[in-house]
Amino acid sequence: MQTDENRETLDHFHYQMISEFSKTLEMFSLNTTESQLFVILYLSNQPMTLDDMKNALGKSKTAMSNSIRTLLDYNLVERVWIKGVRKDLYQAEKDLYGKFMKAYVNRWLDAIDRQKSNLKQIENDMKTNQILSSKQTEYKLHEAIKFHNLLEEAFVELNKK
Amino acid sequence: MQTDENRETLDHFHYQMISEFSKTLEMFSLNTTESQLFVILYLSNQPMTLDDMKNALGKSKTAMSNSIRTLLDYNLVERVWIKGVRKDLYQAEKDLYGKFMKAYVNRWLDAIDRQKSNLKQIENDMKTNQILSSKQTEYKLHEAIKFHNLLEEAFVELNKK
DNA sequence: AAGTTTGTACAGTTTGAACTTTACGGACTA
DNA sequence: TAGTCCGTAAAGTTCAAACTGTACAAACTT
Repeated sequence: MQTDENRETLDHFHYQMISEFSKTLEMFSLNTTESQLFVILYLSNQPMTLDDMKNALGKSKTAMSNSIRTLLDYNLVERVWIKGVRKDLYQAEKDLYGKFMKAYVNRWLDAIDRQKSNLKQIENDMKTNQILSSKQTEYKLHEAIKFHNLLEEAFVELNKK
Repeated sequence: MQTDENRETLDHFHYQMISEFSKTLEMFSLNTTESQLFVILYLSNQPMTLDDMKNALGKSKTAMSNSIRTLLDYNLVERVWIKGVRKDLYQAEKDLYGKFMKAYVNRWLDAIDRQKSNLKQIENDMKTNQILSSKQTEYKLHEAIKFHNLLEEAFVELNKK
């Protein structure tokens, strides 16, 4: 049986966990709500509906709807179906670390790759254009591309484990 | 000698490089101005003053002053002294990749460690408090701490290279 | 078919980060 | 000593991200 005092203390611990844990998740380019939402789902024993989340975080249903779709995009949360329940149900993916790393690292790699391509394009344009006294710039550009390559290598490595 | 046309085309390439390269730097928790500023310094042959930067980016001197101090904090930029020059001069650190990784990874590790400590504190408090039916929460909390440990390991690894 | 319920699109509002302007103390100069 | 220049602190402004409330389409119920 659960006393009121227990309930309160437990809630208090939940608050603290949400508060601290979500700070870490925010470092993975998730915003505050998305992070808190994930922690809430992570701590919950059962899948939750948008209304559950709304009550848990004290924010609008629209905010929940938007954030949950971001989390779905990142593959950090999944929709589950339970017979007889009409509302959509969501739960946090297992394998916290793996999913996070994958989601995060892949987004990074995509972005780095995009910028690297653009820099290479600039490099080509410069060569075609052959401007005087651009040796210094060409060199720096080349260095910048190398920088992107190193970043890519490091992050690919991070994902392998 | 440099023709006007050359000058313009070169500027155009500079713009593009600043635009693209700074996007990558922004992923390292630098804001737009800090990133652009770093690229400007990186591309420059000589050290620059606050006024030079101001002109290069078309923003206020205060903005430059603030951003440059952030970059100094992160050890991505250094102040240099040249005899006879009264204004402060700054230049980008060499070893682009190494400095960046160090700056970035260390900030991350600091943050992760802080949150891990806080979670551990909560864990202790929970054990002391001994609430009924908190087994589930205790387990999740433990998992969250493990998650932080894995993150730390991964990022420490990233820094070793 | 009419009436609910649920999730999301959209428009308007709030809030905080980033920026600018102004002000000022300290360092140099004549 | 008075005057100038430089960097930064402080206060006010701007703008985009995040949030809310409203409206609506689709799915379901009776």
